[in-house]
Amino acid sequence: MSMGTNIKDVAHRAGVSPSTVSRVLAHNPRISRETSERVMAAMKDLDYHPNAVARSLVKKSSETIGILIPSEIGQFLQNPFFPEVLRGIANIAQQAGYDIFLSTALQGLDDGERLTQMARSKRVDGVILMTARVQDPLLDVIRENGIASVLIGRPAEAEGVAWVNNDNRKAAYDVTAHLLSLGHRRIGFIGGSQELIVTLDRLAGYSDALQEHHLVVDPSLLYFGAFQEEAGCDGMVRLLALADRPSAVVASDDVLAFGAMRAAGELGYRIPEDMAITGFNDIPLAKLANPPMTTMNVHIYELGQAAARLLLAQIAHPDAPAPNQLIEHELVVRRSCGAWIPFGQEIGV
Amino acid sequence: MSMGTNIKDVAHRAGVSPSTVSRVLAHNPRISRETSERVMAAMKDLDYHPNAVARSLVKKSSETIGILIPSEIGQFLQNPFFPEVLRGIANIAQQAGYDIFLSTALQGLDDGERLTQMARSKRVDGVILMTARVQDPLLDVIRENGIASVLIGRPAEAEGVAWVNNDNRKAAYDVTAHLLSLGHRRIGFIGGSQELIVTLDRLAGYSDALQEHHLVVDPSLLYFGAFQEEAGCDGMVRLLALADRPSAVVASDDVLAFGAMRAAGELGYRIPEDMAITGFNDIPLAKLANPPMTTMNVHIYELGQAAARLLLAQIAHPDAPAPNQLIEHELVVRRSCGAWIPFGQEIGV
DNA sequence: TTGTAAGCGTTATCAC
DNA sequence: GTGATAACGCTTACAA
Repeated sequence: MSMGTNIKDVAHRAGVSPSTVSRVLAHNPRISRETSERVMAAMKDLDYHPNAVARSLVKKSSETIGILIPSEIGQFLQNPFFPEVLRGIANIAQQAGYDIFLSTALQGLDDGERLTQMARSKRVDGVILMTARVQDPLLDVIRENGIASVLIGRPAEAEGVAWVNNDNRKAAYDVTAHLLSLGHRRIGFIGGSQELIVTLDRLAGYSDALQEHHLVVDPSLLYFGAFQEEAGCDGMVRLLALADRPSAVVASDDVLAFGAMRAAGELGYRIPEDMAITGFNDIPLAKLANPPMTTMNVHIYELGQAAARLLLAQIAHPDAPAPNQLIEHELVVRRSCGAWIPFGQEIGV
Repeated sequence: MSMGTNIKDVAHRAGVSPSTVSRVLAHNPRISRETSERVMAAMKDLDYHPNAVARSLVKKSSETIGILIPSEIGQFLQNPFFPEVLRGIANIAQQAGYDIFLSTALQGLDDGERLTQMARSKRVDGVILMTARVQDPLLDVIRENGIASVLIGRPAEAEGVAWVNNDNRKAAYDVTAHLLSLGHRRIGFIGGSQELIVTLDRLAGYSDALQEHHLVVDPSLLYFGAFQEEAGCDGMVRLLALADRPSAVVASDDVLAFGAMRAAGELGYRIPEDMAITGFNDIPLAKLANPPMTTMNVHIYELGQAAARLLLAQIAHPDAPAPNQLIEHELVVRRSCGAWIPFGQEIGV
């Protein structure tokens, strides 16, 4: 049983000093081939595994990327957005030899406190943040503490913080413009919380497109809720109850769009004939919905990759100016918006 | 700027010794109310945050649960199974004040090495493993090193290792029996890798049901691949090419079932009229498929919760006998199997 | 090329 | 109640 073997034991068995073992571990070139082999043999004999905690303590770095999940973890993990960003992050992390740390503990603390804890506790070298709020206090926490970090989503004022994002305004403009081009004139909007910048940006894009067609934004056509199916349902029910109901709805998330589709279906409306619906994200489900959903592919995986890359860059050069990056978007036209597309010829599938 | 504040700085400012500060941090009852307040004030003044790494070094515990994701991380994260177990794990971890660590680094190393690294490096107090293979070398690693750990899935020989699982044999029996009860007599089976115990268990259940009906298992009706949509496709294509093709297929994973459905659809077969299909897991997508998919709900979230609970128990009592737990399953009958169900009255929705 | 020794920031064991 | 002091397991000047 070799549970408690440490660098001293190895040193002793190989007949060298601990520092030599450490150097072998670090592939220090000026260790003689022979000693190196003897040390490696000793490590194997004793089934030695270096203690990463002790190492981070002295190196002041843990080779670990932290991910700050919004406080309602359960809710957040239910959105298919998450595994996909995570996949992108994991891909880059893996290449760089970094692990991933999810802060789930510390319930009750606000996100700012959780962020500080994570970074200051030295368990992670940097943090990826998953939501950008209007007037986000996290931004100050980042700046004041000089925490290496990248936001997924545009911060309200970007000064000094790194971020990756889509051009959400343009993307929402594109979706809305597509619906307008199909002849729709009364178009509803179902979005997430108005606290979130992504919601405001997409609303702005929707509004841009309407204005370009000399249409006014009718507040009764707007609905905001959580990023959950129920909110999509509720929104659609509200919109359908209007005396002058819309003929199409832009949802700012596929999950919302699904809720909306379900509500419309259950109330007896056909999609897209009676109600056209579009989503955002192009989650795997979107393609398989009935009817298949028109949605904006925002390349979540790439978003995750980019976030991880920028974070690693920040960690490597803490004093470089905070970088940022826009990820392409791409409208995927399927049937839920009423544009008939021959099977197998969908755009962007 | 208070980036490098440590316990000594706080002690100095509060006019006490580091040990006192440490005691305040630990809510040690025999610190006087007055000193305690002075120390807390100093901590606030200096914006002090304890260094978790240093703490784990001495406490030999990190209050962190490790998750060992199979080597092909990207692939694995694409299966909707993952976020759902993770959600369950995170839920329990959060309640217990534990964080979560995903080992993504160390590519190139085999899983055994990754497991040892994670546990021995002391960055986690215990590990949840995500796949149980036949003759899994990880089991020996666990036993030899006394690593607190829980397998999700039944190990081939469970001696000394904790696990949570479904009764996969019974579950597969139930699905297959349902198809038999609908009159199907030639039933195919599409499974994941035969290296995985879950595959063998489900195959056994399928086989049980056939034998109960005095049917023989025809090897040409069996197909095994990866847990990816393509494998489901390939399997279905193979089965459809048979001179004596099946009228129904049991897939051992919803993702496989989706691939199978897609292939059948593209080749011009109607589901369920020409081909009945059932899946496993009841991922969110299943309900929304076209037609909605009959599948075995294995309560993934509860699986994750149970795994986390057992792991925490192991961490707390390392010498207690390794516990295990079976999670209920529940057949969700929808349309893909051909049992007609009035809309809104599906079983188990 | 290798060894010695001083940290890294905590907690734990003694004292007082 | 509180303070020295010695770990925890590793890295890294600085010596040799």
